[in-house]
Amino acid sequence: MSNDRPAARGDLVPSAVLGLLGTRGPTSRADIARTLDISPATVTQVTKLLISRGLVTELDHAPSQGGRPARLLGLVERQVGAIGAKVTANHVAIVDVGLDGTVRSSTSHPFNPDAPDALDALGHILGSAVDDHAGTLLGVGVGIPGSVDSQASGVVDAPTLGWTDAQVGPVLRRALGVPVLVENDVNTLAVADRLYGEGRDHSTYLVVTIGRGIGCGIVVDGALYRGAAGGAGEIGHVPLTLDGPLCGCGSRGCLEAHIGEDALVRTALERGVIGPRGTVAGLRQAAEAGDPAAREIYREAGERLGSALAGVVHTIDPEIVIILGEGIDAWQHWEPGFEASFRGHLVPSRRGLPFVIEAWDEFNWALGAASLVLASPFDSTGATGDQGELVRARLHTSVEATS
Amino acid sequence: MSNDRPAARGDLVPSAVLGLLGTRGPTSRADIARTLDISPATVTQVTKLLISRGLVTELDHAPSQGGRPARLLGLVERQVGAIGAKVTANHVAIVDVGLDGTVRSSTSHPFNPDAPDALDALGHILGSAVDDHAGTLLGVGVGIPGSVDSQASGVVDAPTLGWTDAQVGPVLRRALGVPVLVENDVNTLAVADRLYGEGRDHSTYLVVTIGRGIGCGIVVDGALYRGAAGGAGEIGHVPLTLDGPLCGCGSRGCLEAHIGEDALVRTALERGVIGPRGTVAGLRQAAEAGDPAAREIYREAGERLGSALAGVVHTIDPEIVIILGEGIDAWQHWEPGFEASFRGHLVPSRRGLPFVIEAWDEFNWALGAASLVLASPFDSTGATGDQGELVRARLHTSVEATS
DNA sequence: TCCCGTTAGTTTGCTCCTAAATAAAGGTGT
DNA sequence: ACACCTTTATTTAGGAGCAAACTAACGGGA
Repeated sequence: MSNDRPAARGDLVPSAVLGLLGTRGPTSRADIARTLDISPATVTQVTKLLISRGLVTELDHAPSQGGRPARLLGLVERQVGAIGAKVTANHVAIVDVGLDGTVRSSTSHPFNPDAPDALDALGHILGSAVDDHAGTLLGVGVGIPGSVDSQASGVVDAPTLGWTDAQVGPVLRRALGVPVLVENDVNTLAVADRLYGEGRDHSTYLVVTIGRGIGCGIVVDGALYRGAAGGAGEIGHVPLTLDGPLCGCGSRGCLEAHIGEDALVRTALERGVIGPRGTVAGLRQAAEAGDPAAREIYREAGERLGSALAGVVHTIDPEIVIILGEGIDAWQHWEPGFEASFRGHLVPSRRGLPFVIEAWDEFNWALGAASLVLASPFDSTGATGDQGELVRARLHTSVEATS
Repeated sequence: MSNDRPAARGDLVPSAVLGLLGTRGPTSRADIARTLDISPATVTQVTKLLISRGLVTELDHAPSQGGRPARLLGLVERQVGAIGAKVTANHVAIVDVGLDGTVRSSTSHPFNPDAPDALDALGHILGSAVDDHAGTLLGVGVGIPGSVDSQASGVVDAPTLGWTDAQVGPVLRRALGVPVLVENDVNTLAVADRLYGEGRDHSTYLVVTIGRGIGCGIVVDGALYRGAAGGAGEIGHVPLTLDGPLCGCGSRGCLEAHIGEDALVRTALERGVIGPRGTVAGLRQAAEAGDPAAREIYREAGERLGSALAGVVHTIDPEIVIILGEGIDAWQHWEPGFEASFRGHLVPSRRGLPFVIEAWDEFNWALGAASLVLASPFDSTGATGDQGELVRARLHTSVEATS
């Protein structure tokens, strides 16, 4: 039980203002007040402080909106950024991004999570990225395909990597000496969408990924929803059938066991669409070439996804559903099955629920992880814990030194 | 987008303290601070104010816990309470409860929601309950089997009552002249559980009802989760099968269409367990008497419920699941199918998730509705809106007059 | 032209709550 | 007995943000 009061925030408002200017570009005081939902008086005070500290400057006047024209405020240009990494079963993708989310560099590194010293190896890979970073580094975000106890602690259970109770956060913090935030990979995408995607215009939404697994990030009132133990949104293991195919989790009939990549490949093999060494790429090519059996596999998968997502929508009641992931490039084949099933299984009042398909490439995962760090100034829920505090502190002091 | 700041709170803390003392009984200052997550200093100040106003008194010392013994604080006894009502398709159940949740009276009234003046009739029924109330009435809570736009506004869509866009809140407020909070009936149970049930010890949980329909209330971090449009937790319409029985909502294969009361009765009829005019009570008697076909119907229903709840658990990640409702008296027949299916469809790390079955009688629904009002002093999320403010104001001033 | 409505930003005086230091009142080990 | 710990409660000083009232700067209509 905890009747959450506002709780001790350090100087969250200044950080949020800096973060906003960093991600949205020049903004007027009035706009800041509206966007962050704080009073104009507070904005005046905070910006006065930030200007006196040399972090922020007044820019041009914006054209009048019918009244006094706004004076835009902008961040004093500095080299401030974050590093994001996505860990997979065979490699680590890393991006270096600026405050506004622009990717400055992206690299990919082979990685073996089964090795006994896997975490140290990960520390080395990230260490060189940290060394390569020019300017002030706010922190490192790490996306993991598994469940994470909390972003700030960073202890991980990831069956697909073979990790149980892996001390990702502690080890990396010791190795890197900068704030490290660890989160489930799908959740990082949800956070990224809030900063740069559809989430800017919606406060309660689902981010659904299709690919090897099926995942779901849940954002409620602008904040990531993690559940009691950080395991919310595990929709890959929602049961679709009482006795279906065996899933990697040990249960039967999980969504993932029906429409995950492995399941699609298995079905395609059974139906002779691809050969014994065929892959999901082969299945997609067959569908692209017009093979009806291949298309039927995707249609069925879309149908199943639609029905499962309808269930999730009934549970969560979001404003919008965002679908992306490495499997998205075959979406045109999913869609015929999906839309009818999704809408058909929704109650009438929610049948018009919008969903959007977002473009995708490998490094979206890593960018998502980086946005964990970039979003931490907005963190009003305390999800980022002490590491978030550290990021805020670095955002502040980064420029005091050089002023 | 709204990066929710604490936002304008009236004097929320004094109200929360009063509410806490009302629902939990005598409590020490230190305990109040811990429970409400506010600083001891604030508690000292607030209690000083409340004592000077004659609302609160110091009571005995509690036995020492190894340090200075706590001095308990208690509410000055007054006649303060709330009225709760549950609206069904053929009657309205009403209870009158005290601050501590004790039921002072309970009545049941015939009601026809299809009548053109149904809302006025409801106003009259509740009006006499309000008139009968002795002492200060904090407000009226109304539980409705349908979706409610917001507690404070109280506009209702309730298919089972035949109501669309029904102005329940506005009409009742005009008729009664006291604060009126309207909420989905299952959600009221979730709120009640937070005050008086399992929810005192858990901050994130599901309250699942079985009966005519299947419902789910979601409490996250101690606050009711309503979703973007107040429709969260509609698990009755989670699709179980792609092409199953037709549901009242127009879709096929909904959970409710499989295991709602009507579905159980239909299945029992099909299998010859009950006659053409048989009811769910008849089915239960048959199961009680040992009829294997009747027991199989319940077992299958339990199996389906278990698999659907496993899906919801994977989505929400609660600490505990609470099951109750008018169908609960047959639970012993659900259980064999339920537990195996529920646990069997959970991922290993969550397989030990606790669930509890709570006892049930008709007036639990109405008590739940009343606790909407009693819980509003705790409302830090603003879910109760202006009506919650009014309740708080009444809680304060109720005693100023008599002091 | 001059006044009004509108939007932007600032100043002032608060309220609420907190952290930190301190006091109060009991235990416990030697 | 004494020192020391723990838990409870209060005091003090002050931070953070707000509402309300103000100034500032523009457009437009009569």
